Amino acid sequence: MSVRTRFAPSPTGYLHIGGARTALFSWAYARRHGGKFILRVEDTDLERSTADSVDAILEGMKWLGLDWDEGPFFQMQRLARYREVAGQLIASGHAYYDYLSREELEALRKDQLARGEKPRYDGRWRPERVKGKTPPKDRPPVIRFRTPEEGEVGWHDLVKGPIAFPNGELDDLVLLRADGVPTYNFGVVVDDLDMDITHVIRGDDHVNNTPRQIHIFSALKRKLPYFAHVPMILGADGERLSKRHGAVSVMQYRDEGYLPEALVNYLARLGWSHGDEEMFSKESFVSWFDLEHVSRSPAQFNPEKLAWLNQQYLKAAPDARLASLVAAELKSRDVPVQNGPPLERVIALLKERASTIAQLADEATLFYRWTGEATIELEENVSKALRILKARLATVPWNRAAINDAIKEVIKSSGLKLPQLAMPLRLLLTGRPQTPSIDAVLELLGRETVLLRLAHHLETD
RNA sequence: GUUCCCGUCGUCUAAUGGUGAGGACGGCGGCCUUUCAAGCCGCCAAUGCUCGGUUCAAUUCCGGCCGGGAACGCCA
Repeated sequence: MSVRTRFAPSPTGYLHIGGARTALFSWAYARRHGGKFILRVEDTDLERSTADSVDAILEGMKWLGLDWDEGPFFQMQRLARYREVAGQLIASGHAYYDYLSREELEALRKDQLARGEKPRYDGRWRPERVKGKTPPKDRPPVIRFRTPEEGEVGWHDLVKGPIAFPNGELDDLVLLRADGVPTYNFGVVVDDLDMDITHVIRGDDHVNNTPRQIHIFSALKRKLPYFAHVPMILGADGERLSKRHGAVSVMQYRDEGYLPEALVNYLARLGWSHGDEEMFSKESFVSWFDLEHVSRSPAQFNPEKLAWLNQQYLKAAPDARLASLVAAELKSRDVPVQNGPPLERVIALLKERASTIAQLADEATLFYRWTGEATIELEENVSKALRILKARLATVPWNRAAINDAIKEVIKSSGLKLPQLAMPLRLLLTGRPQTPSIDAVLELLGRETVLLRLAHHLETD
């Protein structure tokens, strides 16, 4: 049987880092084995699900290049099917109608908690206990699963190894609400069955749901899929990832100037490894990916390492591609590029110096926007040397080597050391103490701009 | 509280019943240099436990302890 995996987000927000990695692993497993990757939207939480979230999640997946073969399927469009399966379970004695109201349930929990017990449904509407009891008239029942009370459930997790739970820990979970909307554990099972999912790869936080789901699979007399629970991603402080950790949304990384392949590489490497490999293509990742090398313990998200990886990818990316990304960024900042040097050449000069597109745009700005401010006082001899240089630059052939020669000559004739001239020159021309080689900057800036900016400072001395 | 999961440098991880416990990020230092980067080189740094057991040998296997996390909903 060929592999079929799925990603099943609930549309209650954007695609976050943790979900993205789960999706990535699930996707990679399918691709690795020539199987299918299915996208299913678990939108049964009517209160919190939104169409915007669906769009945001799909957008995030597309940006990361996690393409799916089937779907997106929506659970809310499959209601009839859940009802049908719930009916089967009632017929076979594995489920029953429960008429307990929410208020009564709430009270029950409170009592149990007060007595120091684990809060759970007490099974009062179980078929074996209801004889003589008549269902309340106008209260629509929910359908509950009749969980085995003895023994234990276990499975061999493809990441974590053997796991088992005592059945006594589990209570009778609601399968179908009164309005016919399935609960999570039921929807998942019906869908994984109907969609022929062979490998359920999901977050660690579902380990506790798995025994309940296994019971439903068994009651339906169906073969279990393989389960693989991947550990969670923690914030850099070791706490659960949340907004206060800065960027948790995948799209935020795009907006901050990360390349999708860098994020994918980083995520792949977080909680999974292939020997000493740190930087690898998506193709390599797919060809190497396996569940055995997925870590069993949670991993902390490390922004510095992501930044480093992004820088590596930036350095390797074609100038034209970076230019269009930087152009978009500059446009959003209202930095005009049309009258300056070609952006691609600027990028070529700068791309080793930035770890994000945003930083690249910061650096590039010096070629397109100039404030004219330079808060330095020039020594008389430096000022004089700059005037001489300015005169030379007016006539010298405009290329890096010739510019460099001109600078060297002026240094020689004025008796200055190179930094003594280069630093003020850099500051006057760009307003910044740090830039790439000054001759390269001059060349790109262009003769006209250089002379203009120099004149601005030297005339006002 | 109950159940379940987890525990190698600060972080991501490799490896192993016998090792100098390896790599990467980071940090520190050096080289290069026209500044800042980049690059190259070097250094720092770990098997949670003064616990028990198995073994000739345990960081590795078993147990205990400690620590962290998750779940316990008519949320997913």
